[in-house]
Amino acid sequence: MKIATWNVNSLNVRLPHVLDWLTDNPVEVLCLQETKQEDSKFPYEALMTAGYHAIHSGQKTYNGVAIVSNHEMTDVLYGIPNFEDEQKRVISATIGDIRIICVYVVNGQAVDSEKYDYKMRWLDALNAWLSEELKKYPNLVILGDYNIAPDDRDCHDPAAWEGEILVSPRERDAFDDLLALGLHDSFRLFEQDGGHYSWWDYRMMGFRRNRGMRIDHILVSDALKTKCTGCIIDKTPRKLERPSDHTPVVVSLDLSNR
DNA sequence: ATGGCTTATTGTATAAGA
Repeated sequence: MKIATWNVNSLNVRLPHVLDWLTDNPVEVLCLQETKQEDSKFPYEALMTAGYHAIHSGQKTYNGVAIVSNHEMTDVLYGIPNFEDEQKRVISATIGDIRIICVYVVNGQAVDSEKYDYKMRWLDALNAWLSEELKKYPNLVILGDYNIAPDDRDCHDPAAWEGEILVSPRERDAFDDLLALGLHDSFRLFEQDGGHYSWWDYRMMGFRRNRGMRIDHILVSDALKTKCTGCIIDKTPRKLERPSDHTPVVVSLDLSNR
């Protein structure tokens, strides 16, 4: 089973890339972030024609998350329970016996900003909720745009970025606190080197110079860790005309022999 | 180099992303 995540930076603009990518990469599950559209604008029909079900939680201009799958989805949940949040950043569903949680973590803008405080409160709420979800759903995958580069290997220029948003110690601690719940960064199960990124700035020829960050992650629960057979970052769509600034991350699970 | 791109907006300059 292949499960992917992709921050598309407007699904309205990127739908052709998404459909083409699904044709080339027929994954069972694709989680999307930053759809930037209301549910009424979401391309359910185009995805249906391509053979995919979809669930979406969106809003105009900002945020918006979706799960696309060729399997039926059940027990759909929107947002983080008991956490008041007008921003559409979380959607969850069960596919087979796997619980999928698609997240678009707050960016935070700058470490001394109110948005950073919101990011930290948001991550606390996510952590508290997840600790309960993991008891309910041993087979759990939480994936999306975390807006955190877990360590210096995940940043093209750690010296220049020291203390900045995406790499600040409090953000990295919050990421480690998620792992401490019994989750694993699937990419790091297979690759220890730096220089592998999932986002590159549109400016300054960031992609061509590989000036990027690894901020999109697929975390798997203890029970699924042993089922992981690979995790790759697919840079292909970042080379297209008018790309998203993020590119897909794909995990492979071997769910036979269970 | 405190900018540089890209997206969206009851737009035509501004906000936000990361």
